[in-house]
Amino acid sequence: MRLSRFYLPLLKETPSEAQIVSHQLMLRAGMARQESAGIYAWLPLGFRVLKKIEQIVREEQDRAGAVEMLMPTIQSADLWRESGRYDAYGKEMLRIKDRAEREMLYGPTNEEMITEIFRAGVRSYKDLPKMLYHIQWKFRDEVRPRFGVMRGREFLMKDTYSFDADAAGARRSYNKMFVAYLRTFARMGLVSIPMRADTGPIGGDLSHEFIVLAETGESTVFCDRRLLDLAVPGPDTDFDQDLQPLIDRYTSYYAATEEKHDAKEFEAKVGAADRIAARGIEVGHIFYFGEKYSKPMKAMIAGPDGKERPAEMGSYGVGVSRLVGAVIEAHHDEAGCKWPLPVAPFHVGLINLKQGDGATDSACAKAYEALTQAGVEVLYDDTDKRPGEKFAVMDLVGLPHQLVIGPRGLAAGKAETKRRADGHREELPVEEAIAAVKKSVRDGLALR
RNA sequence: CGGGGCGUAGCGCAGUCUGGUAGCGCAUCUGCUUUGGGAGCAGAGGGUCGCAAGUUCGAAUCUUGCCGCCCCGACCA
Repeated sequence: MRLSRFYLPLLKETPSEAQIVSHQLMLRAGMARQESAGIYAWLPLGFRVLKKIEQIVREEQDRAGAVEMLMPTIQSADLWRESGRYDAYGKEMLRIKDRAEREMLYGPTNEEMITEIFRAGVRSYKDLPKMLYHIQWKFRDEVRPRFGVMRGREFLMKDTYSFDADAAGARRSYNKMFVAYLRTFARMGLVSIPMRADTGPIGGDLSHEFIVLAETGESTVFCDRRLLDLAVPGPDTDFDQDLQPLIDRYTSYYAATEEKHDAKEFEAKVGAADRIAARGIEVGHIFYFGEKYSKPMKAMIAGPDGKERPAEMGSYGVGVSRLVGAVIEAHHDEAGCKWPLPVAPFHVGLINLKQGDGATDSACAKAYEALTQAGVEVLYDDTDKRPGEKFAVMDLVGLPHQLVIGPRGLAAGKAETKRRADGHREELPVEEAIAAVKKSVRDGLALR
């Protein structure tokens, strides 16, 4: 993509409403624009990141055996009356009426709808288990939206719903999502920690929040430092195997959010040197809730004994749009974003230091062509801006690799590469520089 | 939803107390000079001062109402 054709409205100054770094950088780097309180338009650069994150979430859901579908944003109030939540939900639910005065709502979540869809098509334990998911915009009329896309009113969420014939099956589904989430966040360059979370009236130990540690996180969390070093399950993980030992390894270490924190247990289980008390961002939540919806909504399953009983359900959410903010919180410096390659809006920023100079233009055109042909996503700064500004802009945007071509280096047949993550720079013969960037991108994307 | 604050050019702000018809920096446009880390000079364009009533000869400024947005707290993927 040529920068001259792209739409990248940058801000040199930080808008006063942005309090945290991810919000500031998203506005400054032209990724998003607020349209109402907690409602954002995704500009081209931000949209590309959103799509990358969404795709990683999708791939890991598919790998775990979940099946994608798409449910509508607008739902009928009657559906929510079946579960009793229409009255229970409160003002967070955006309620609307259609032209026939029918009561509708903009969905804050989809348990009711998926239960209705499931019960229409499944009768027997032989059809189970099933895991269905969709990635869809939700709306929760938060009292106080803030922190940009980290806590908007409108947000993109992946939600999966599992259906099993019994509690043991439900646990197997739960475990699959647990592992899928570890992989999902790791692929985005995030260290996520599953923390035991409130299970509400259901009880049990089957609810975890996945937390990314960040100074600007909304929750206070406590955990064992050793959790940070646990190996994430690899792409060859067999989701049909018994995942319990893997889960047990993770849950054997102490990790809890403030609500579930037990100071005594923390100190008993974790040595002083390994105790972490920090702030965290909740990026995912997995939850087993049994018959909560299947019972009132009569999603009944016939067992081997011929008796019907409500399906055992769980739901598993990932805040896709929130993750864009979370990744920035985890990867940035004073100059701007530092995107991990798998979620970067482009892999490489190609900087033409002297647009209009024949040799420079043609060297850049060749580099652009070579990289693009190799499947590398390039943002080519072909504008006639000054070098200093181009460097600053590219650092702000934060693409993982920069390839800098200018008359001075070109006179010696060289181009410069720069790695945004650590600032490492290298002057190489042009062809070698292109090859090096190509290789870095390939290697970086191969790690899954 | 309680408490606080703010709406003036695309962004950041001054002007409001003490009414006299709108300004600064950045950005934008033009020209010249520059050109390896957000350039310099000269010139130009751009604002129903959030909206609506009211007071006044006269309102960005005073009064009332409404709307929008932000911050702290309680609440949330």
